[in-house]
Amino acid sequence: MATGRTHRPATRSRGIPEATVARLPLYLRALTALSERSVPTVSSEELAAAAGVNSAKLRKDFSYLGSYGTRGVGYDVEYLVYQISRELGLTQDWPVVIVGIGNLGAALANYGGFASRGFRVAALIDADPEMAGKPVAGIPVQHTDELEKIIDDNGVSIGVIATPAGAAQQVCDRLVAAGVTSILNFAPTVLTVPDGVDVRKVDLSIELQILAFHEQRKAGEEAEAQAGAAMEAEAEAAAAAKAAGKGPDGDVPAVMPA
Amino acid sequence: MATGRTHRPATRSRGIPEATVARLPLYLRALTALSERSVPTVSSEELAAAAGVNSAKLRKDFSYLGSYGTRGVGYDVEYLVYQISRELGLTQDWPVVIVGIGNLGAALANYGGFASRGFRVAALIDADPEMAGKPVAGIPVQHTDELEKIIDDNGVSIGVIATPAGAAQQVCDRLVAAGVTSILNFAPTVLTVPDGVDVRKVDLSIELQILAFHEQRKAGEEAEAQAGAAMEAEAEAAAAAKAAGKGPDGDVPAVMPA
DNA sequence: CCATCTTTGTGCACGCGTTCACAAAGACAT
DNA sequence: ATGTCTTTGTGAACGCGTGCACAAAGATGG
Repeated sequence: MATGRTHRPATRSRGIPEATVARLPLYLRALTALSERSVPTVSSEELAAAAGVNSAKLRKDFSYLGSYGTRGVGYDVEYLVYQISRELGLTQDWPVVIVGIGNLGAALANYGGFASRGFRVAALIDADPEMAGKPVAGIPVQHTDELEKIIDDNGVSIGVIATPAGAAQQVCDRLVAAGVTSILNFAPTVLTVPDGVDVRKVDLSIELQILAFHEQRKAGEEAEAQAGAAMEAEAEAAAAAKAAGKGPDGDVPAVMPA
Repeated sequence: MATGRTHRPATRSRGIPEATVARLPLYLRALTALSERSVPTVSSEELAAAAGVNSAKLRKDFSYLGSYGTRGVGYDVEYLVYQISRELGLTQDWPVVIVGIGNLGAALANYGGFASRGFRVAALIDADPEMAGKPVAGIPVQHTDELEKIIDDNGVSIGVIATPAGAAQQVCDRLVAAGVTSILNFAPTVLTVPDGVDVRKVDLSIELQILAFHEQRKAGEEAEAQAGAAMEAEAEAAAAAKAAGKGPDGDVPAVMPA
């Protein structure tokens, strides 16, 4: 039983590394843009620049899909768009349900990127009876009671959770029990799911905290450089503790707000 | 000039691996929950379960911060909350601006997780003059013209981009020019930023496509198993192409919708 | 004070992902 | 047909992250 695993580390799915799979959508987006501008072919160097990766990595990524390029010329844009779409499973339609139609859920329902690339919002689901029937993004919201029936009737295998943290695990359990095997989780909680179910999480708060870490480090380095490189690691730590209004070290700090 | 780099691969920030930094917010969340329940100490095993990771990894992660545990007992919850908060730079207040107050921007502004952990929404910015002055989440929206002044007056170093893709790079450039050095990008575009600026991206569409890949693979494996394990990789690919309504192989497919 | 038991902290090995560098392949001009 | 030039595809080396397994550390009970 995997607990909140973001990706499968064990078996490399059909030989395509997970890291490569994660980049394919990026390539696809860049290629689609080229296709719209009717660009016939593109070199690995150009496409890599457009996708924000390095060209060796891109070529290796494509090599896992097969040999779709022509040496001396590059890659056929249309053909590659199709190959990647097929590999990602976007040549078929994926019905998706969104559970939790608050601010975020509504934003997701309105997001254009959904419908445009193989995904179709099959239903919006919310626990609030007041919401039932109200249209959001042109789709009437349905009550949580209908969840199992909706999943079953529409053959939904992908669910999006945009509920408050407290409700997420329960919703997740019901989705899984009803047959959903892939979940995109926006709630700030670790979801526990049975084996065979994939969970990916999107967590605003975590991303911000990671940025804050780097931001602090940048500020620290700058201060260190200004102070004339005399500040040792110990001194820095002490200064930080002091700045936070604490004693020399080792005493219990004020509790962080929830 | 880094192009849309998500994290710095080169220098390991002050010895703490990037992978560890990305997990610290997870630990912090679990610890905060324990703190609220007034749990005094926790073992690596328990905390790891709560955070959805394995205990050896957690212990190794904490070892980068220092030796904060007590053998035979575990970790002091309050103390650890403080140490991680300090390491992540959450003991200080980070003013944040959100640019692009559409559905998503509004949802972000309303998101409680912002204010609660060291982040403060300093301003909401939108290009639409109609929006100016309207309060969203209790904060009046300001026009893009004010961007530079807002950044400067509030000492903002973290910016959130929730604009349409077309406007993202331009907004990014202005943010960076005004002094922002960390950007959280929700727009489906690769952002190009100068060295020293961190960019993290959150991309719904990409996450869904990754799930679709695994979903397709699961479906394929299932079909393979049912068919009696006689289906080879080649046969599988051919079947997929056929299901998509294509000829035997190698001919140019229909173009995907934008 | 000593023995036992729990739990941390970490050395080590392994595997994945990235990058380099180059040979093979094909287009294109002459 | 042949040579040149561009660009792909990949073998090999390296570094990071993960997980195992165990010794060291300290609490707890007698």
